[in-house]
Amino acid sequence: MADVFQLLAEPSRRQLLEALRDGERSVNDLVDRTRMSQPSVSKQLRILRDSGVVTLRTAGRRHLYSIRGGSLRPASEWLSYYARFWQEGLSRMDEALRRDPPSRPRRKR
Amino acid sequence: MADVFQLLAEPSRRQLLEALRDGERSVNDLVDRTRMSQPSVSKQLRILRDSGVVTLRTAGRRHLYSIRGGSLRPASEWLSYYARFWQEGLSRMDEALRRDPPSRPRRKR
DNA sequence: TGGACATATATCCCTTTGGACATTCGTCAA
DNA sequence: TTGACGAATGTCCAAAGGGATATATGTCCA
Repeated sequence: MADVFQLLAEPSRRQLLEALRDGERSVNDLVDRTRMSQPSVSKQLRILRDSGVVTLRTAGRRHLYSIRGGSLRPASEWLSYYARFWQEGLSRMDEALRRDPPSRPRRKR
Repeated sequence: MADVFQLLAEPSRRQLLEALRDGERSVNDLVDRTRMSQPSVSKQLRILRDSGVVTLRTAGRRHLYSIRGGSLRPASEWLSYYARFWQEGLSRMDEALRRDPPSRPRRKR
């Protein structure tokens, strides 16, 4: 997972992953959904693919990308390690810390 | 959360957060636990602090840092959104499974 | 007060990397 | 075949950011 966070650090790549949440997308599709140029999309997809976050399926002249979420799992688990800090009382640190949005996740799997 | 992933992209900062998992640590403490120079530790702690991921408590000439995990929550939730991709088969050539998912409506664009 | 200790900041350097642009490669259809 | 289309690659460039080093700030203690 060493550099999964590195991948996610780039907003453009996160955008791409978000656009892929509903399933396979072609490159042009992704260009439309994001506001990136086609070469940029291809470039970032290349990086995501080399890292195993995304897979490519070729259909004629279309290149269909989809998510391989398993590669994100270690990062997710790394983060969830800090979940125990989410509700800590923080006695001394007063209510200024309560600026954190109390929103709750809609559903949990 | 825009740049929380940006923060986590840096291994040195992740190291620091890992070293802070068990609670408050002084800067020297962190220098020992990581293999970073003191200025580097201070520099990264500064960044983490400015981003609200970490808080500082001063005790004499010691500066004690601790985690504010709430700030990591949005990133964690963003990632957990992809949890549904974790159990996908992918045993053989994954393209076949992706082309015919068991219960997902077929999409045409 | 001096000086050791703890931490922060300032500056320089250097690598990385994302975007723009141009071009190339591959595929479809008439 | 040709030409339109979809996508990938190559090159250049500028900005961002981390590390090393040196120095400054602040605090304790004798």
